[in-house]
Amino acid sequence: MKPDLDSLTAKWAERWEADGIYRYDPSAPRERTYAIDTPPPYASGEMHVGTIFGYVQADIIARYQRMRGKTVFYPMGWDDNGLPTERRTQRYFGVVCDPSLPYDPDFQPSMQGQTPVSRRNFIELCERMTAIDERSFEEAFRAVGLSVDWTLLYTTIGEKAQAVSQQAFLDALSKGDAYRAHGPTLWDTSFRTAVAQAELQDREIRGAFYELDFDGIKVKTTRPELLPACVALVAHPEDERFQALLGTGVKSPLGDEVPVLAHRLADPAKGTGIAMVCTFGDVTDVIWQRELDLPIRPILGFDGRFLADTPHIGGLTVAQGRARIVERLGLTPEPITHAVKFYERGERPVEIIPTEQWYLRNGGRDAELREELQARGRELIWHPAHMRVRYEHWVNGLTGDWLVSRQRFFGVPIPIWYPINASGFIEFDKPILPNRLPVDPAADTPPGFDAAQRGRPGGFTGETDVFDTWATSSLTPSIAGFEGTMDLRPQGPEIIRTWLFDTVLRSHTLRDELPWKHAMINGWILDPDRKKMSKSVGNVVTPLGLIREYSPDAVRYWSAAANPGTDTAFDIGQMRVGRRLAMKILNASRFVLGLPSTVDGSDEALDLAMLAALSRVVRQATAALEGYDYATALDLTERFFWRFCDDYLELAKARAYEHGCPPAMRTALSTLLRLFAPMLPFVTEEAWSWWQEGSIHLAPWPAAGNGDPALLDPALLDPALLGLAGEAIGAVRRAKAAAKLSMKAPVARLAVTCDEPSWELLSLAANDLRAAGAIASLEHVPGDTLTFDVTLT
RNA sequence: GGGCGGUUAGCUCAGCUGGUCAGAGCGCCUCGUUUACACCGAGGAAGUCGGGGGUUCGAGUCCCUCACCGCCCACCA
Repeated sequence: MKPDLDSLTAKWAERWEADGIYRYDPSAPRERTYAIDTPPPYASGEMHVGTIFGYVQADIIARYQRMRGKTVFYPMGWDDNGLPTERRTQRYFGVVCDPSLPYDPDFQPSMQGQTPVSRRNFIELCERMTAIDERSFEEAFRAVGLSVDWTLLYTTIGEKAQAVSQQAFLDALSKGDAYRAHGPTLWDTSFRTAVAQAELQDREIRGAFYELDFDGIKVKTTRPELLPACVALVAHPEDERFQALLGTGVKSPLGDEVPVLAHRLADPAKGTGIAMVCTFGDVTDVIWQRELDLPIRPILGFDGRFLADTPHIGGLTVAQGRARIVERLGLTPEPITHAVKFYERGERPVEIIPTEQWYLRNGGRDAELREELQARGRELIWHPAHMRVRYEHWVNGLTGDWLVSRQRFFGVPIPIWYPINASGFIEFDKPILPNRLPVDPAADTPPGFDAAQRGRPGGFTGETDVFDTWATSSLTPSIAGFEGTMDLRPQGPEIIRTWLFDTVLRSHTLRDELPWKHAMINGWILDPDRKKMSKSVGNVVTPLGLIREYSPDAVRYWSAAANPGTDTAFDIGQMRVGRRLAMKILNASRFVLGLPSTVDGSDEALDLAMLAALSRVVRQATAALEGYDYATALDLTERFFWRFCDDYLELAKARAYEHGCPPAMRTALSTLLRLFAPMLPFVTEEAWSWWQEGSIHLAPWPAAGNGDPALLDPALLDPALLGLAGEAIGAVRRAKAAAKLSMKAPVARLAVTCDEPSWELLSLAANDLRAAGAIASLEHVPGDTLTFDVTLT
């Protein structure tokens, strides 16, 4: 029988699931538990290879810890709540949510167009959508051998997540960490929802400067359409050019009287040195409005159109309004390219619109909390360590509290109702809290009321906003169901400011503890040509395609070769190498196990030297894994494994055929398989199953003192013998290759020049060496420099 | 504008606290069907360690500086 890599995958994935070998044991004490806060991916569309990359790295740690005797809390979750799901649902089913419509229990999507549906219908379609996507993600994760305990599966839109999220919000509310406020809000006009600072990204777009004339004062702006919202001009207090104007008023080009004021943030070097303040054009306007106590003149509506009563441009879009103002004032565009803030999933720049929203305190306006969070960041152990600075910069750069309310549908509802007083006014400052969770205030009735009182004087109204998706996913430890500080958070670098920071924040404010001890940040996947991953590599670049073509162990090998934080090129070549290694492991195992195991098979010096060298590898690889340095562990193991095959097995082969397999050879095989097991779980399990009971993934990690007596004493014998004998056989091979002879060609004489101790050492393996090299005569030439002189016949 | 990481053989990358660190694999070339392995084995060629300064007896390894690549952050009138 020939080992067949491709039939292993399904076989072992099914067996592991059936045997439940990755089940978490909740009865184990904390010190024998290792808990991982797995990133719940957005299971939307086709999985990216980068996703597999990061998850495999976490899985290596999980498998290592399991072999160290820990029960591993290793859940999977699907982060399905939120805007991406809504967008996919709209496109896939051809619908759009209209909350004013009644629920239609028999609704069938037409799969095209934009059919308006009720909120409840829309949510049901979102749930159907996520179910489809999540199946394909689970298939890919199983195929690549993630050792998650699938019984712990959760979703961020699920009942448990909703209850946890709502409870955390209510706790924050009672502590004063959550509050409702009216103020300038970052707003995406296409999705018509508020967004948070963490969801912004800069994009370079083409725009233009326009020069406006305020009573002869030239002011440059990229947004002339906001002129009707202009409430002041601002110059730097020490800018001599505008000293005389400060405190006076000027007329805007539209005829409004605005004051000229001083503020330190006005930069004399920008534009003409004096800026117009509009409510609101950008974040600086917000600061100026607040700090200079300026009036707010809102002109832009939620839909991105100017309010009907806005002079000159009422009802127009931003772009139309700009064109109208430019035309009316006869402005000349001066084209520029500039960075503008976008909602990361949006298509138009964010606007700033005054609204009522819910906030969570995050240290953005509270130096004390900020310092506490910095302390948490220092307490956390980062892999690699330099990733901590991203966290620190983010915390220091926070400009306001965390806006958590979203005017969307497929999210966790904010669990609040408001009473309506006898005059019909909503009393926002007297929220009604739920007495059970989860609730949907838009559909459920609050305690003490009946459904008929909804929207009536003396009755109630339900909050219709939902939470920002991070407000829920920042609670993954609790949603997954783990109490206390976990061990590891593996994740990508791009979500340190969101997921990692938010989780630290919630854990700190709600439970006064760090959510996990370690954070392992994976690197980026780069295209072979250093660009973003693209189609250039072909359609094989789906994880399942790669797994099928190269085997899961091969894909894992590629992932395992990059340590945390290290960017990695997408490299088919590495997967080929991984596949070859997997194959070699099977073949070497088959060879060792196929040797006769006669009674007189006993260890000789070479065998013990090999074991001594392996013992050192075990220690080094273990130390590396303890430091989350799995790539080094793999490298050490792989390096030794090739020496084991090329030198040791070749040297010991003839003797083993004749006298049987030396015990050390089997010990080494057992050890090597276990060292490889976290990275290459399929082939190691296959080879293990040929001669061992139980799963290798539950076998003890090789280390002195846990089952490998031969490894107890690393000084059993000088490991140098393996190196010496390896060099000797190498010299013989070189000579044969140079003479273009077969490796089987006989050697008349091998003369070894070396000192006396080396010769004594080498002599211990003389028989093996003669047999492996077909050497007739082995001789010693005294000397200090090790050289080999090969005489071929 | 600030910060973080990177720049080592054609390619992908190791090289920790300075002195066997100039390495591995892929690719390439040559040879070889040896009773584990042709989804193979053996051997070989190949680099002034991004540029320039400096510290040191000695620097890919420390310091300064410049360039380029990637990323993060920024109050981008």
